[in-house]
Amino acid sequence: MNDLSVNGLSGLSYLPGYFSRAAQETLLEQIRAVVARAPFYRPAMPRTGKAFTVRMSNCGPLGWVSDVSGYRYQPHHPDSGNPWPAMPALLTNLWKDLAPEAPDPEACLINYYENTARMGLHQDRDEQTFEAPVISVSLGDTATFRVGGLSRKDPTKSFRLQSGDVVVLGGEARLAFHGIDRVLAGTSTLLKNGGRINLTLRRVTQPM
DNA sequence: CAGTCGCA
DNA sequence: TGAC
Repeated sequence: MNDLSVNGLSGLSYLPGYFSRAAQETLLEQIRAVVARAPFYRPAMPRTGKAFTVRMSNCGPLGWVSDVSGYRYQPHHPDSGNPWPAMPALLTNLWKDLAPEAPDPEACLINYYENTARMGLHQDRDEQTFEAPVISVSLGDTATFRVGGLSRKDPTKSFRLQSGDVVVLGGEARLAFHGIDRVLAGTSTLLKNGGRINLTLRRVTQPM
């Protein structure tokens, strides 16, 4: 595991190759089962209604959603109203491994990037607590990931994330600005139709 | 009225 | 839109 140095923030870790190819295949199968019950939808920006290029789903008790009225966590799919499927054990195990002190994860956002999809610089700040880290898993095509500081204007650095890599935004880096510049088409054989899936695990509510 | 997980 |  490496600590990435960006703007002097501690708590930003990069774990290349955390998941073996066999584990990636198992995880992908479990994610496919989730998405069969909670299909990808395309979120919209608050106020403007501008569509994201990324499509999203969730698993776990809460899911992150965005529409014209804002960002929020909610326990049901925005289209079907069904509760989000349970989080696969591989993901709760990952959380226990990398954040053993943190309360259980409540949300796993599933982002599907087709080749032209991007995600602008942003902070993950819709949670009620920032004590637990955000843990992110990359599957499929390699992407260029950009990380900055606690202010949007801070300088940024970019890194390539490959299938099976894990990134942890914790401690001082929990609220670091980050985003995906682009997906490098044809860099992985994991997803038959190409593209990239990113899984983001989060604690949302303050534990009792 | 600042600021935008967007866009120019 | 939400915070002021």
